[in-house]
Amino acid sequence: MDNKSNSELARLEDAARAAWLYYVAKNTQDEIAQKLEVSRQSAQRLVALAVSEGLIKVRLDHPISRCMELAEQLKQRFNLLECEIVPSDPADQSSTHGLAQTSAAVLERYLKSDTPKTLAFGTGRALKACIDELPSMQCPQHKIVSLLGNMMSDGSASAFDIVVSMANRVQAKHYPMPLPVIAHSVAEKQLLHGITPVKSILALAQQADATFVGIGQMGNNSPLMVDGFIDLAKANELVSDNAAGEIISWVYDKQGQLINNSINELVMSAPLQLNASKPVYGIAAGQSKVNAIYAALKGGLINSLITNEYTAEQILQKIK
Amino acid sequence: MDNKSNSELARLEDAARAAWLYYVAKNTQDEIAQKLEVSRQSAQRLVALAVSEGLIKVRLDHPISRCMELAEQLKQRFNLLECEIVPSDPADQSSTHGLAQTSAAVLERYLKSDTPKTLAFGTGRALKACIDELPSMQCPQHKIVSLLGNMMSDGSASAFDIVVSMANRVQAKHYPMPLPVIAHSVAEKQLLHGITPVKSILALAQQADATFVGIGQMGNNSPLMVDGFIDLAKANELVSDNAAGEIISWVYDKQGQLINNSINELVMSAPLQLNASKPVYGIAAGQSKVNAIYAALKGGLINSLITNEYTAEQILQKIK
DNA sequence: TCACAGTTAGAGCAAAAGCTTAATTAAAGG
DNA sequence: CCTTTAATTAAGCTTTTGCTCTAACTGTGA
Repeated sequence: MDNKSNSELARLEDAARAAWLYYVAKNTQDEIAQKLEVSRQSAQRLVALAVSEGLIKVRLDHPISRCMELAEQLKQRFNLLECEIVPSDPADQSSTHGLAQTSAAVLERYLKSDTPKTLAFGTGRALKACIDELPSMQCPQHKIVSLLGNMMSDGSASAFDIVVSMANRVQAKHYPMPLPVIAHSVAEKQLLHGITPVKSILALAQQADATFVGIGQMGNNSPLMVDGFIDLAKANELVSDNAAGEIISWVYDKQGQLINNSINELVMSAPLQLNASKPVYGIAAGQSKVNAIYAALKGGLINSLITNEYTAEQILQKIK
Repeated sequence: MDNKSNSELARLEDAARAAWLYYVAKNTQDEIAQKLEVSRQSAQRLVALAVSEGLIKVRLDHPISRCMELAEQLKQRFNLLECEIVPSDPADQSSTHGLAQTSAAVLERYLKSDTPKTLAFGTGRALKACIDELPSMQCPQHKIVSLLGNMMSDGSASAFDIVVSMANRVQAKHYPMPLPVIAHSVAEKQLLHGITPVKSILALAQQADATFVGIGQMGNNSPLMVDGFIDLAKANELVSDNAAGEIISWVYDKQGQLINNSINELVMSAPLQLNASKPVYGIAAGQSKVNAIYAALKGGLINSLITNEYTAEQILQKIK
């Protein structure tokens, strides 16, 4: 296995000494050079050798470290632009504690910008919690646009009107979409999409500098159904269609491919299309969301993710 | 226990992030500053904070690391000038493998000096092995002086004549002590110590720039007896006197205090007195030497130590 | 013995890190 | 609401580090 010569081993020994003096005893390379009686450059080379040989290992004793590792892995694996992992509560790994705060912090970064930004939003509890964490701000330079309708099929407003409440909080120009989430017919959908203000909203959404969406799971606890956008029959239909999840009401399968079914046919939401350089954040966490998030990542429906440690681990386990 | 405020925890979180980016992801502080959206000096402070809070831990995956740790502990505990710990062979922890090479390396450091040095030597197998590892050198500027007699009680030369063989190897001026190790009477001792050349040797020994001595254990494998300087009766007498060890034939107890007995009364060796800035190296390793080394350290009979990992661990365990 | 290939050490330089001071900004408290 | 205090930032400097280029050295084979 290790076929190192004697001199190589002696060199590694010196490297270990140098690395020890450098990292543990906090000597400078000059001091190491003196103590080991070599030139400063040699000391530097020894330290570098120790590092490259994997002799020294740095460990971060803080919950955050695991998170950043997970974020890095997810970024790599799914070619993400951004990824934020919130530490999970070890007592309740599925809780979304902290997710809102972190998402809000990300969001705030955009809002603090002086250059005008267009930010597009989906709906959902996660996003609602996120904007509730936002501080009051004055940012009239930005535009906040909705990606989907905010009306129930009976004409009432959606319980999670992200865009309006957010715009109130940050004093930004906003563009809600006064449409039903799901049209009653293809004809109605085409008609409504043909209205000029709707067209401009959809155009604005497409060129958003950043997009924030929730990710909905399927099954009997699907937000789509829980929030009354579809009925139980439709929900069951989706399950039998092998739907894995939903983003701004676009339903997709295990591979993250949009499904050809009645819902996707009638959905009024802006099309899900990714611009390579503009982040589309999926915000979601919890055991029930794992499959939906995983599929969305696989299909490239989102290119940035905010989730928690536990969920990130579950997603990464699916790959192996 | 930890009464950190919320903002302090958030700060530590940032510190952890910064440290992660710095140490794990190998970002520069500038990059970290950008990513965390703070100034470079804040990023610097965060990294420093993480370090000072003990968030980041560096581990050295090499046998040497343990050695340097042990050396550091021994230095601290016994206020040593120097301490070298040689890795132990895990298969044979008591073997003195490597001890000679390391000691020789230390010795060589003095010999390589251009400024004339006076080096004083005891006797023993460890020292003999050490000088056998020395390369041939030309260093006529140095003086090599013996700390104790090299004659057996029958007048024959000691088996371990360190000074002469060493001087041969490095071409240095040398001062052997042509005296018995132990005098037959106090009168003989005083007589011999009164001879002018002996006086000058003893004076030279006292001002040595570095001293190297072996450490002998007591009991039935005591070098003092094995090498024929004392007989079994004397050896047993020493044990009943609670002798713990012997350095250049000065016998001391568990506390490293010289014992008032017939041997110390008759010993011809140079007095054991430490100069605060001149190192006196004890060179010894192995299970049988642990007590003797420990006592010598406690009593301050030596102020520098060369031993191996196993022995160092045993010594440190005695403290706890 | 000498020349040659391959490696290794040393000089110098540019980048990064660490530190200090002054000025600005945010936060806490009256 | 204002004042005081603490923290943050920017600027500039020194030290430390990383890297590259050249010289020297080692060992090999003719």
